[in-house]
Amino acid sequence: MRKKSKMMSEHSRPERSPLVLDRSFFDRPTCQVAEELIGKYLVRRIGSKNVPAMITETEAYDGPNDEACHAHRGMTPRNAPMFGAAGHWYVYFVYGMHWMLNIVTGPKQYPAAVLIRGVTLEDGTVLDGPAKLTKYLQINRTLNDSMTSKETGLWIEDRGILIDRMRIKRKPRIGVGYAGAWAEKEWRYVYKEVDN
DNA sequence: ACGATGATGAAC
DNA sequence: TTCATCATCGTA
Repeated sequence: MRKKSKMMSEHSRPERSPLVLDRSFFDRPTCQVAEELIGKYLVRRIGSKNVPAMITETEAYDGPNDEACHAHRGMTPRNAPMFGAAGHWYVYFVYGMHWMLNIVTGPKQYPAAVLIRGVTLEDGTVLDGPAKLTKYLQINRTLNDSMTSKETGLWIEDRGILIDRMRIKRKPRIGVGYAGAWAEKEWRYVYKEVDN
């Protein structure tokens, strides 16, 4: 048994085969999950194929006090999944045409989630925008409130990609101008590729 | 800069 | 029941 490196997070295991992340990964502070999701793989079962997509951009929505969080004004039918167990999908419809994919984080009853805003496919195709990736990966209401797992056809894997933390930029969240001071919080995590 | 497009939630 | 709003995107 190899000794675990001191610098390695409990949730990073580069020397092993792909690990399907479970509740323990998501049941942690929202911003930490949002940052550590960069470089992980969102995998979607489409027909008989698994489509992997490396996560490159996320946004954290953290609890009842966060005015940008859907749960800021309490539980409603739409945001109920956010109050549930970590590791469940929160999928909702906006602007009359777009599906947004979030993964619930933190303890039960504490409404928090991470919005997946961008991914890169195996062939290098960049899906930069939360609605672009849900359209491509065929994600909609049917996945709402289901657990991330191979069973549901949508899950997240750690494939051992080592991400240089210096390449993860923190920025203000998008489209939350109504949230007052909370709109300025840099809870958006963007992976900056190496430019040639 | 703006229109598409319809669910959602709060007010009445 | 009405109505403003909306964690966006493609076209201009």
